[in-house]
Amino acid sequence: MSESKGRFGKRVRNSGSWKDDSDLQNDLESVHPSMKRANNKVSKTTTDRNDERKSRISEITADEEQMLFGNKINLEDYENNRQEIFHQQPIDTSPHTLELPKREVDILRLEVTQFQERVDRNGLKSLSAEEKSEFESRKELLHTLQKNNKNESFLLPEDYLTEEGKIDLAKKAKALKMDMKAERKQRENEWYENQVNRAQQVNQLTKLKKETVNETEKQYEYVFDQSHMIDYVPDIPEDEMKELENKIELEELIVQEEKRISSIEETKKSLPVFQFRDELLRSVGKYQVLIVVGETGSGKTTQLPQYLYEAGYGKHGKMIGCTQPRRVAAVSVAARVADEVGTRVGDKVGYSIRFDEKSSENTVIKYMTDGMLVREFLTDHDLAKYSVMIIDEAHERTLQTDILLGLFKNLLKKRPDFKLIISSATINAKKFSDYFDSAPIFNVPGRRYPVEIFYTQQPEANYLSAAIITVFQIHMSQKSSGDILVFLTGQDEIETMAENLAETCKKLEGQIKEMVICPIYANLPPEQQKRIFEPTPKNARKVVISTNIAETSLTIDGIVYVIDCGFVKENVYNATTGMESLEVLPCSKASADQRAGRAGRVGPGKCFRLYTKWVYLNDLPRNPTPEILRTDLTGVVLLMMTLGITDLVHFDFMDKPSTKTLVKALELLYALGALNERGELTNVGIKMAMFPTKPMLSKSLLASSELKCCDEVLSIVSMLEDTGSLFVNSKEKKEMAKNAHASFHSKIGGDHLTLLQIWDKFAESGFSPQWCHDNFLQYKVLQKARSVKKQLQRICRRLGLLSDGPHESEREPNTTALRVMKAITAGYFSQSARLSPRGDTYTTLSRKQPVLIHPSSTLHGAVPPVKLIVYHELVMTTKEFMRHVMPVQGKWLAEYGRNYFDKKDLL
DNA sequence: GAGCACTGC
Repeated sequence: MSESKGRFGKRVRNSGSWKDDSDLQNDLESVHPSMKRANNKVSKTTTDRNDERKSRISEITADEEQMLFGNKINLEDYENNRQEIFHQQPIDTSPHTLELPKREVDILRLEVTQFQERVDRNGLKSLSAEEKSEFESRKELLHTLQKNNKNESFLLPEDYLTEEGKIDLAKKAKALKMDMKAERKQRENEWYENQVNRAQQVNQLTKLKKETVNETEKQYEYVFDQSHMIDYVPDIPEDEMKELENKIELEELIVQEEKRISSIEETKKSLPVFQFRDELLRSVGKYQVLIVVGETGSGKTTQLPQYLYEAGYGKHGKMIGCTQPRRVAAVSVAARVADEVGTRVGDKVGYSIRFDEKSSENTVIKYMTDGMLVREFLTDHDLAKYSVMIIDEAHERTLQTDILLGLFKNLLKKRPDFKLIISSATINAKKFSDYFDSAPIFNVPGRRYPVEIFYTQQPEANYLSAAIITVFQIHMSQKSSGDILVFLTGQDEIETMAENLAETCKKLEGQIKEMVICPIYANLPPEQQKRIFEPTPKNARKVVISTNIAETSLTIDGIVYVIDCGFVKENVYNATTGMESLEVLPCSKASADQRAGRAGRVGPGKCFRLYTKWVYLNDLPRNPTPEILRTDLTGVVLLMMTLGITDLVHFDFMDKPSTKTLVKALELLYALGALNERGELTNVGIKMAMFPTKPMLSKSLLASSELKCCDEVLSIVSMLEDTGSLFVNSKEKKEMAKNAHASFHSKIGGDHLTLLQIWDKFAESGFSPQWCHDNFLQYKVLQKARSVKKQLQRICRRLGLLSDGPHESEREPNTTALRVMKAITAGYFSQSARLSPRGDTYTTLSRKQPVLIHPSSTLHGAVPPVKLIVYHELVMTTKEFMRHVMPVQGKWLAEYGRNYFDKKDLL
């Protein structure tokens, strides 16, 4: 027999072995004939009390009245006692002398409770005047008692009722806890006293019997003699006390959790998508591809994967995937769903985004960015891990979504068991359906408040001033307190408008209500971005002036009015010239509707469009141009080649990119050595595809390994990924910022070595945000570069490009700069330009195009001017500019660009 | 001597 942890086991030793409770029962009966009854009593006083305790805990929710009032008083007793106690013996209720026996307090308490119940049921009016005053006085008396005697804990209705008379569960739980603690303490005290008394008796008896009774065998026998029966009170040792306490706390948590779950269940059921659950699952079972049209607020993003999981799509080690175009969306939706499912993120529900993955073997529902899924295709061509994939927000038509759609169209033939669900807004559902061979469209209504739309009567010549006037019109004419969201195209406009509004407000001070002006755009430092989420003060109106960051990426609460200028800034890529330009273009109808929708999130809203209805109907394009039609596709082509898709010109894209763009991509890949003469992928190409960077940058990284300057090039490449907003240009401290930036300049190596300098100093500072601030650099951007570098480093190491040995450049420090520049040239030879004979402009080598060095470059205005340069990008703003330039030697271009240039070009 | 829509790997 093993050692038992039961109380009796420790106490009663028999036949040299420890007993558990059930054995003990038999033993007891055999010890003494009188034990049978006593034994029962022992049993009752221990186990039953335990049970009682347990049931008390679990009854917290089930039988509240019983629990709260310990209502064991007989009503007749009550009446009799009442006569006796209250009428025959008037009591002194002054606070200092007041002391009542427990029973009387119980009666009082019951009385108050019954009054309260009557009031709860029928209202205060149901009591007669006499009863009312009695009720009041009893209540007061009880209060006084409670105040006087803190050891006695009473639960008054006030302890758990809200002002409206409903039960406040949080309050009640707290009150209950107090009550139980007090009771436990009391029981403990009683037990202690009892034990002391018994112990004294036992001692005396022991003395008496010791002489005659065999000590070892029968030491405890007398204990079971009826006359000396011990009234057992549950012994609560330290650890068990803790356990009990934990248990009570746990129970409280469970109560809260149950509340939470029931509220989750209610919310889930109230979502529009819920009533379509079964029908949706039937359709998914029946068709391989399903287009789900669900407006915002339908709940499809959170519910659909759960429905699929409940229907068994997560079985047999397969996962349910759901892609999102944005990182924050993937993370926040995963958190939400994990909460609903009742697991922590990373367990059953996980997510996967760049630099951050939370998933495990248990993960069955996985949210991810669409770009992440594209990369996943590289390691798992058949996506064997997934049984179903949901492409959410497909109508946004991001580059990655479009690639995925193409890849899935191929995959569906290979895997008939695989299910694909495309979730889109109404506007282009048909297009998705057509693309997937007339896949059925499933409509789920959304839940949004109506938004009233207003157009201008005539076209507005200047939408900026029109927007300002409209803001004041709303502010002064609309009585309700909703906030205003203004959509403009860029930082410049936003700042201008913010200043203008602030000035006008100042002039009108005292005549109008306060206005809180919040500009918002992606490049705004995060701490300033947070301002838009601060609640609007009373009697003020918030005016958020935003780019289209607020169209999809950010949701601001409290917006009731939207002002839409009708334009967007869009990056336009010209495949022929390789030139990018940021242009202000009319936004699409889809965008305009999306913007208007932002007014209807909290209640009915209004949208003021600064253009005519005619323009909306006739001039605005239906949808924005899909990204795939307006970007460089070199990286996409390389990726798809790696996936075995060789005939890209005939690949079934939803919107086919121009042949010109594809051919240009193929040519460059050939020149970079990623493809051979027959257009087949080379080893270099395979390695390049491993990097999540533009192929030109990947090529530079490969070259840097041979040139023993991998670390330096890694830094530069990581920073080139996102250079647009590295420098902070503060208006007030323009000179200081300029000087700070100038301290990093490198005339020899151009902008690339400047970036390297910045990186090295940033690293030296210990990646300090303060250092960034002091040097007018965006911490956010450098921080991201740091993550990128870490990721690229890992890949380099995996490919054996980066040795862990001593710093490569330490061996030959003098030539480091040159080797770095050479490595960059290995990727960028195709983007080179030569100084024109007159010495004031440059001409691109590939297309003989006139271009200029961007004024932000360190090489701008260099004396003497650099003869031969490569550039990172070509941008068309006021003129054709090369941004991020670096001097090169002709022989480098000849070496790396031998498949690109005619020999005579280089002479 | 100019200027930076927004995402994502």
